[in-house]
Amino acid sequence: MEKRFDPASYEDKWQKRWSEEGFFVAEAPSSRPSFCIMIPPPNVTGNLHAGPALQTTIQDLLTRWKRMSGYNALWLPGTDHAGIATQLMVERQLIEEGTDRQSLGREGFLERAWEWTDQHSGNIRVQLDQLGASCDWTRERFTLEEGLSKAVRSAFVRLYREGLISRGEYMVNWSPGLETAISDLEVDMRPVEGKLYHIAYPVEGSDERIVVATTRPETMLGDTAIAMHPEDDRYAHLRDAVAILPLVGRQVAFVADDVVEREFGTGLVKVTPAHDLTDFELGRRHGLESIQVIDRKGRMTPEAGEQFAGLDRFEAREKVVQMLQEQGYLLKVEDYAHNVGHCQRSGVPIEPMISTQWFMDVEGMAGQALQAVASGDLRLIPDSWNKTWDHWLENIRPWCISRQLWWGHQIPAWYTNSGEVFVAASREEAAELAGTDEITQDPDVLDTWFSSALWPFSTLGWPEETEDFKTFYPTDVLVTGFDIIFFWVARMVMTGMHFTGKTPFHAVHLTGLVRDADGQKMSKTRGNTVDPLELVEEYGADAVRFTLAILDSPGRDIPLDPDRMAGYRSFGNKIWNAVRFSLSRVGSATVQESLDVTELAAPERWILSRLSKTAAEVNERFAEYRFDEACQRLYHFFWGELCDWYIELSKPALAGESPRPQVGEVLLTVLDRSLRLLHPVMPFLTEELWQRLPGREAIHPATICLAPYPVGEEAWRDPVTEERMDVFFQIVAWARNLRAELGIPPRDKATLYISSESSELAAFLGRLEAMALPLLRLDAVHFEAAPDGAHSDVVAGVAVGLVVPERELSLEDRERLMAEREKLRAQHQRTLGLLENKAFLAKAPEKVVDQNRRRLEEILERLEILEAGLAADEPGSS
RNA sequence: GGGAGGUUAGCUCAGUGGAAGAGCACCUGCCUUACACGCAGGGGGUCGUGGGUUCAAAUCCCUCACCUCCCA
Repeated sequence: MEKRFDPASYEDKWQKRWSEEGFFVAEAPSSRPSFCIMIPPPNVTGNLHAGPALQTTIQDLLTRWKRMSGYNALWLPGTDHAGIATQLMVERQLIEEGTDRQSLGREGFLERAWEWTDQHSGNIRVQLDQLGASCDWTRERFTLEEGLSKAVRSAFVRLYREGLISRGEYMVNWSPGLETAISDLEVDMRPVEGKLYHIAYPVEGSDERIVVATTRPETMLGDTAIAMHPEDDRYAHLRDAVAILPLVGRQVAFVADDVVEREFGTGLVKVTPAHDLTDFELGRRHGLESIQVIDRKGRMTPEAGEQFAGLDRFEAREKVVQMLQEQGYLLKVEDYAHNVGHCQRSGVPIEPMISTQWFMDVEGMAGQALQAVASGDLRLIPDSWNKTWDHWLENIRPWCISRQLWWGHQIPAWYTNSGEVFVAASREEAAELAGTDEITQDPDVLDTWFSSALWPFSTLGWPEETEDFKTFYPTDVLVTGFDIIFFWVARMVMTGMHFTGKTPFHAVHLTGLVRDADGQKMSKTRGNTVDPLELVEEYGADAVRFTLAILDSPGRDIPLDPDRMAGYRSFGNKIWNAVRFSLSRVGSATVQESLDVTELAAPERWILSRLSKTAAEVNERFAEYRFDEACQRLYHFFWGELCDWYIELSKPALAGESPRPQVGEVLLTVLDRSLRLLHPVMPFLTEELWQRLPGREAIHPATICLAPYPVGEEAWRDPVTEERMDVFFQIVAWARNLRAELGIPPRDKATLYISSESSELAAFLGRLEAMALPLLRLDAVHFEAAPDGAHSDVVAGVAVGLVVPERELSLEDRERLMAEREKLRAQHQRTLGLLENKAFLAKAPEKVVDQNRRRLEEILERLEILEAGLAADEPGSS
């Protein structure tokens, strides 16, 4: 074996073999319990970024763990057609070619979009493979494929017939950048340093001029009223008056409505029903006319007046302001910071606009989703999201599901020449309903998230009652970023419960955001994005996975630090070398399925006990989605216990210097189980090494992927041995520390004295003599009181002494000892104070009191020895 | 304006009532034939502020400060 591990030399090989052998193909039906995760489908033409790499790791970890634990585990992969994102990419390509989608026409454009999709669709799989994802690719899905499109049409028709989807004219968030309506969620509120314009409107038939304040003066061209608060006495006299719109000359009435804030500006506001949501609703209440002065591209319409028509809305603003100024209507301009809705995708300010769109009434479904979390049927992890969940669902508004795009599921609604609408799963059905063939399909497509909302069941064949659906629905857990909790998670829960009566999963593990090493959000503009595949190339997939998993603490973002990753790459190397060492020393020993611990010596019993404890804890932690803690325990066990202690202790036995029974078998058996424990996090390395363990083929399947996940052997647990070994370790650490502090060169030998009042413990330590010698470079260990002149102390209740080559205590040594004395004296004071405190003695549990009594005894003993040592070595005393 | 989270060693973070932890970084010694992506040892923290509950608080409660994010 190579001295250093080289992930690149085996990762591809194993991914290929796993896939060829079909290890990840799930059964339906199955006699085994099912476990299912649906991948959050990445954009079909996209790349896997850091966030999805984290989620991929967690999903794979869970799937592999469950698969090894005997479940019929399915991790279903797939991609999303990503309506707007993909359409934009294709359009950009067209522009580069000097054409555009309009000139290509719908059919031609879709052809190009499919071409683009087909070209890129394999990309995601390549990336998932490189991360070691154990997806069942025989079940791969795409949101725009025929099967899922059928589910989309079916869901749409059903909701329409239930009255939950309808078409109507309403105020929507219009993106002039994309020239489509978008949903509330696709609008970002951004702070803008704007202006507040105070404009005078003359009152007809009087000299009075009233004043309104607005941040959008260009919309005054579409004003159809002035509003005041009904109880605002200042303007009561204007109730029946009429104002004259400057520049336009139109008469506008005054209306009273309690949405008007008396404190804002002058307490009078202009009303533009066609371009503001509040004004729109106000207009409906008061039967006001709507005048659309801004068009789909954000330009002024002819309705805005001759001199404005065709101007961009922001140019129009300047011109309106300038003209108001010239004509003496502009009274004041103030700086005004406020939040303005922007199109998330194109970045341009949203234009509220009245438009005919399809809406989904989600209020009832939201109630079900609220109930699901409240009742515990659905767990959000971490549960700090519960409040956010509730708040959003309680205030939910109808979902605008139509988009003026071409790439997506075309709305299954057809219109007759007279404008009558027929919603049906197919054109034929619609024609039948309409009683005519002269029908035209609605040109709009559905919001991408509409098909995503059906993902957990549409991928399993819904609306058909397929074997897959029966076997895997509802799924178990969803792993995704919190940023799409409403876009996606809530909507899946709503539609899932509506259509299937069940929550589509029982738990949602919401991961934090992956940030760069400095904690900065990754973004293209910052240029600090990290390509997970570059990391895989540099550190190996297992190290990337381990890093992501161990950093995934609930509710916390993940800073991706290359140093950290290098550290876990070293862990891989450590594992490699532990196996390399073992294979070279175990002779003909083989991996055992079980071991009888009663015949084993203390180090063997100890490591098996620790292994069992670790296995039990790791299973527990996984079950609670605490991958960070599980990984920490694995790391600590393998490196801190197996490598640092057990392998070191096994060396004399394996070198034949001091034979102990079954050391090779124990070592191999521990490695077998350790590798299996680590496999869900580090699949490649563990498979590569596990395949080399002699004897594993006799008791296990051909791949570690399907080998049983260790749960911890009760019979191997041995707390007494653990406790005693711990005393031994403490003594070794003490002696090592002393050697280092005294500067005893490694080549110089020393003699250790150990004397314990407990005869069992003394006997136990006595049996470890052979192992202590090389660990500490000792000549001998004597089980008796240390002679005068030895460096003595008390460690874990055991009197110990070390005799080292003649050497005078230096000034530094004395200082160190004196500092130690100060520390002990302080501890003495504190512990004594505690034990003299009557309240403590009366109220603290017996266990804690005892603990402190023992502590005090040991402190006193150590102080005595230390004082003696200092006195004996007093300069000039000898 | 409402809500969530954070404030613990130089950095990034674990740690929900009984003597402050990890990884990395740093310092000192070691190439001890598994591993220098290593071994051994070490330094370093009034656990944001102020109060309260308790025999005992990083941990529970309240105040304030600062940081991040979400919603309006």
